[in-house]
Amino acid sequence: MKALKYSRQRESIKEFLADRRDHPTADTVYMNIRKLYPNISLGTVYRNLSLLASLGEIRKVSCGDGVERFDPNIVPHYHFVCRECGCVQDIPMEPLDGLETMASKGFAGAIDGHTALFYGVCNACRNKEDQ
Amino acid sequence: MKALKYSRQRESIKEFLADRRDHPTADTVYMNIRKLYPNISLGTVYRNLSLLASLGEIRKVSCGDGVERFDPNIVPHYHFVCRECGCVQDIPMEPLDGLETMASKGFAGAIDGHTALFYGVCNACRNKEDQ
DNA sequence: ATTTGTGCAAAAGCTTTGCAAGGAA
DNA sequence: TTCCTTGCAAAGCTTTTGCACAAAT
Repeated sequence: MKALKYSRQRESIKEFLADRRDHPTADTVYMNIRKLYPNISLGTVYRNLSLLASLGEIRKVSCGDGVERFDPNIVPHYHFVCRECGCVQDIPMEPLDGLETMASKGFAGAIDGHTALFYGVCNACRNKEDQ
Repeated sequence: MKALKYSRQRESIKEFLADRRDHPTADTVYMNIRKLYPNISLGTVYRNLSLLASLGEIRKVSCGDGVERFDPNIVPHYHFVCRECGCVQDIPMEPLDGLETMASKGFAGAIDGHTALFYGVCNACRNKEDQ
């Protein structure tokens, strides 16, 4: 395997992501990093996000809207997706232990992980509707 | 709203999907329907799959591989995704009742649905490795 | 000096859409 | 006739990639 060299672009992507709880898309990352490094390219953002994800430093999250999101929290957890605004939030709940064993019953294959997505309308959207 | 008119293309898409347990992609549907209607276009396939999904006759399934899949089974259920070949299978397990209530605890928003994806290696792939 | 990372632009996938022609009601 | 659906092609979006140059070791 190849050695990893320092890059301030990668570093700033990591730092930017670390503070975010909203699971930004590659484009959001790009738009924000550009404030600091106006010449950074979208390709570089994608390359680094992929790299960081494969290193296990961040996590790629698919929420079914055709765009990948990135999460600095690598501890297993569930997500909520708002049907109206599409925002993604963490669910304050421990992942169910033993769910994989349960799912394995009568299933032809070896299960070793799971994710869950919850759907609904976020509070911000509900407040808007009330008015 | 607009009235729905019969189309043999849509009908054949529905029939094709009805027999499948493997959650085909739009392209797979297209390739297969073409055997019957060689002039059908990919756009028509996409339009009808979207329409059928919005009518609730089929279900769009996102499995995190950047491609949408389509499922004739509209009853809520969980899916398994093979890490090696990417195949998608149904999990023989009832969706957990009360999971949404559990997830709602301490969460800012109204939850009214959920999906779950299980990961692992399917039997077909495991058998290949053994040899 | 060597090897990795970047910026730019082009290309690649998947999906959607505009439009004129065809088909159902 | 009226309105829906189709085929075709173009466009849209997100993501990946080739390449020459820049930066790190």
